[in-house]
Amino acid sequence: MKIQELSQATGVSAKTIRFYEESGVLPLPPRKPNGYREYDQTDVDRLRLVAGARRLDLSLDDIQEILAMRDRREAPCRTMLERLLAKADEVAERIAGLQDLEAQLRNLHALGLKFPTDDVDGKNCVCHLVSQK
Amino acid sequence: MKIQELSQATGVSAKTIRFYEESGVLPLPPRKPNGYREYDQTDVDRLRLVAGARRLDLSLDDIQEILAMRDRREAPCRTMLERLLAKADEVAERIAGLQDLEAQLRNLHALGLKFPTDDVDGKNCVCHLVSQK
DNA sequence: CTTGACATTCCAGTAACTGGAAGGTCTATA
DNA sequence: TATAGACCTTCCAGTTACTGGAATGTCAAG
Repeated sequence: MKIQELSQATGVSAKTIRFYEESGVLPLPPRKPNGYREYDQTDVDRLRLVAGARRLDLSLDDIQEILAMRDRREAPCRTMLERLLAKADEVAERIAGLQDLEAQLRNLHALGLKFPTDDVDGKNCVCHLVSQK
Repeated sequence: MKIQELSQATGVSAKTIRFYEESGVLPLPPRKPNGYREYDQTDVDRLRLVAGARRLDLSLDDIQEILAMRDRREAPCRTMLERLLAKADEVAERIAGLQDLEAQLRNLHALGLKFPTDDVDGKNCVCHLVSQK
């Protein structure tokens, strides 16, 4: 299986596959005599796990840790569950922060609409509202 | 005014001030005979605008564009208003994506709890659920 | 005269890719 | 046989907004 075929089978670009290899998430594959990388079904499975975990925005570090456990024949399930929960909490916090930000942005925008829009640098401008302290 | 004092007056670290200067957001300040940067009140005002806009997560590119308008004696208010609204919309989209992600994470976590946690690489593991396709 | 708190520059690293250049390989067709 | 194209390879650079650290210079106080 050539890199392009692995790419097709997983939806991960060849470029990214090489990057994952360099990052240590994927093992160095054997090479054909012409130097081409050669993959098999276990690589497809591994890369699908990586792609799935990335889609859930787990970090490559987390993913590598999970794969390393599996490579050592330890069950990574508990760790994976932990990371999913930690990530969910992290995302929830991020959402809260962004909701706050959106409110501020819309608030400033509404306030700014009440000012003239031709003030170069005086105090009657949204820009002044944006300035800190 | 030395860089540390500008930092105090704005809450922006000296390191970041130098970075802004290199990025072109802040102008090259005059130097004292010993080579130290010398700032005044206009720098405080400018940096406060930068800091306020960054707090709203506007990009340095957006900020630079707004400051460049002001430097050309054009009123940047309309542009600023545009950017605030565009940013608010962008943030709203990001929130929606993250809410979706959080739901997926919690869903997978709940499903995963029903599986044994000692499966090294078989199909009875959260890891299998995470794998794509 | 030394200590400590400043200042300077420059280099490297962060996260996870993506784009592009320069070159080698394989297959099919004219 | 020549060549076109679709692959493959490596390596370097850029993205965003900083942050840390090293090596060095300056200044004020005790």
